[in-house]
Parts: sequence; C-alpha cells; structure tokens
Amino acid sequence: MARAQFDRDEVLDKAIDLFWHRGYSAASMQQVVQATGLKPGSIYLAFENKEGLFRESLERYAGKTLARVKEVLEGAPSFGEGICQILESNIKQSCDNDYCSCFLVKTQLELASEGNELHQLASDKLNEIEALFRSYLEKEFGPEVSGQRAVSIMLHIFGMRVYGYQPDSADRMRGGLREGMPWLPWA
Amino acid sequence: MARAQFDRDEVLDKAIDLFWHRGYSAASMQQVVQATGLKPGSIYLAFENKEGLFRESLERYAGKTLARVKEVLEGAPSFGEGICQILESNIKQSCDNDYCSCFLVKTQLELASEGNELHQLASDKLNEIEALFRSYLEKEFGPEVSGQRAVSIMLHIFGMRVYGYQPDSADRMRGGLREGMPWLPWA
DNA sequence: AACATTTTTGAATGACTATTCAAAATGTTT
DNA sequence: AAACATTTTGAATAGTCATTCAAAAATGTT
Repeated sequence: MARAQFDRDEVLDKAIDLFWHRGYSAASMQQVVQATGLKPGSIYLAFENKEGLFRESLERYAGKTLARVKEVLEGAPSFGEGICQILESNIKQSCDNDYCSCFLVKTQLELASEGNELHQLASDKLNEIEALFRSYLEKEFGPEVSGQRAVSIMLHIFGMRVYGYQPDSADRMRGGLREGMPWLPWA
Repeated sequence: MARAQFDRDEVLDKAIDLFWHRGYSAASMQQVVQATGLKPGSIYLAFENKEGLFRESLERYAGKTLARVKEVLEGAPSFGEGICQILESNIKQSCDNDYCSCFLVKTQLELASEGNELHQLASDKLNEIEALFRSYLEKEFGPEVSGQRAVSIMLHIFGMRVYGYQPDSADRMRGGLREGMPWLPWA
C-alpha cells in the first residue's frame, strides 16, 4: 500500500494560514489547492471535505496555542509575570502588518449560527484556556477572586483581539490593560 | 418619472439582519432577494452591488448604535451610570438565543485583509465610539486617565462581544467587568 | 390623455463553488 | 518481480455565485 506523499502537519499549517486570514466562507478549496500544492482528490481523501480540513486546522491551531500558553506560564517566575508576557506577546502580534486577530476568536464570530460544530469547537478551546488560567489563579487566590480574574483576563485578551486592528494601538492597549488589571506585576 | 416602491430603510434593516448574522461572504444576494422581497435588478439599481448594500447597511447600523449610546449617556444621571447601563444592555443581548455579537466587530474581523474598505469603515465607526467615551471622561478626569479608561471600556466591550458566546456567561461577565473597572458606579 | 423618466421584472450570463471518480502512479508485502 | 492496497491525478459535475439587461410596468409632468 502506498503512503501519503505529503506531510500532514505542513499541509495543515498552510491551511491554518489560509483559513485564519480569509475565514471559512471566503477561503475556497481552490485556494487550498493552490496553497498546499495538493490536488483536490488528495485533499478530500485525507480530510473528507472542507469542514474536515477546517476542523483539523482549527484543532492544530488550538493545540499549538494552548501548548504555548502552558509553556510560558510554566517558564515564568510567577503566574502574573507569565500572563504579562502573554499579553505583551499579543500586543506585539497586533503590530504586524497583516495582523489577523486570533483564529479561534474569528471562527467563533464567523460561524456562530445555531449549533455550528466548528463554532462550538472554537468556543470549547477558548474555554479551556480560561480554565487553565483559573487553575493557576486558585493557587494564589480564593475560588471567587480566581474566577473573576480569569474572566477579566479573557475579556482583556478578547478585547485586544478586536482592538488590535486600530492603528498604532499598542501603547494605548498597554495603558488600558494596566488600568483594567492593576493586580498584575507590571514591569 | 417613477419613484422607488420600497422603503429604503426597511430594506436596509432586513439587509442588516442578514449580513450581521451571516457575515459578508456567507450571505448571498439570493438570500438578500429572499429577505427583502425585491428582485435582483431593483437591488442593483438602488445599491449598485453587494458591497454597496453592505456598506449602507453597516453605516445604518453604526448610526443607530452611536445614536443609542449618545441617548443613554445623555439620559443617565452620570457618565459612569450611563456606561453601566450600556454594559448591562450588552450583557442582556448576549443572553439571546441567537446572539450575534456586534455587526461592526464581526465586520472588522471578517474583512480585515489588506486595505478593505468595509473593514476600514467598521474600524472608523468603532473609533468614533471610543472618542465619544473619551470626551465624556475628560469632563471628570485628566486627559491621561480619560484616554486609558476609554480604552479600558472599549477592551471590555469588545471582550464581551466575544465572551458573550460562552454559555451562561452573563453573571461571569458582570463579575469580570466589576473586577476590571472598579471605578464605575456599580449598583 | 400623452409623454418622459424611472423602476420593476425575472430569466439569462459566465464565473466560481465544493466535490467526485476512473484511471494512473506509487509504495509495501509476499 | 508479482500481487496488492493505497494515493495521486486532473478533468468533469452539478450547483451556486454576483451581476446584467431588454422588455414591461409604474409614476410624475405636461
């Protein structure tokens, strides 16, 4: 039996790029063909259909994101400093010329219609991130404060994912974050 | 010479509904035809093309939104109480079964690609709202604090527009908002 | 009532959409 | 090297997309 001649993860990374930037609806399978270099038949054999390819792309993106968050939090001297690092990293991203928010956030907004499976997937993954924050916070604070602060962090991160499109917004966001989360160990 | 037989604003309201929920790409002109009851030719004569109809829909939505914000702020006993009212109203919206974030936010995220005119329009309108908040804040606080708090409000509102999709998130958002904006006159 | 102008109609257009499939190529196993 | 199972190929399919346009209807003006 013949083995697939492409690297699945490489293909997914290219699909992530396309879907992330264009969105589910605006990205065509023709563009996927062009971006990956695969022929339609190969794509459909490997991922079933557009939705399947999108789902696996989103799952890979979410996995990478969660891993990165865990890595930063684990490597930081404290949870607060870890969060500050993540926030600053998000600000830096927003300075990029073709800034494109967050794939999970974009998907949740685009595919919100009743019971869409991809919307649900994005929603679940974002919730996982919040739960991770909360579990760290509960080592320092009571369950109530931890819950509130986890939500507060999420609100600020989501806010940045939208506000980041405003021109020259980096410094304003830094100010707004300090204003909203004074309990973080700002440098 | 014959006059148009439809009410432009009524048609726009139906277009807003469709574009808001589905997004620019996923909403088809066929669906516009169905939703408005107009024939393709009439739509194209009145709005030139899909982009024209979308632009005018977005402008109308933004106008209504800005007017509503001004109305609430003008009618409230203080700016802080007005903001609290707006925030609570946003939370209430998020409880709706087919909650759909904010048309401006969704458009900004969907159409972010390089120099898109509709993306820019959404961005400008959102910036107008921030400027309005800032101008009110500057009556009470110095320019620096006012700028920071205006950004903080926007970050929280944007955050809610994403977080609102999480199930049963209303009370958690209320807590997160208090946590992030303790300077507001919470009831 | 006749005319001039604009709007409505709705089928038609060509481009693009996701997806399929029989045939050819590939790699693995015997 | 033969037999087998899987993958690749790429043109083809049927459907949907935004948009157009000539003819018909509707309106305002004379």
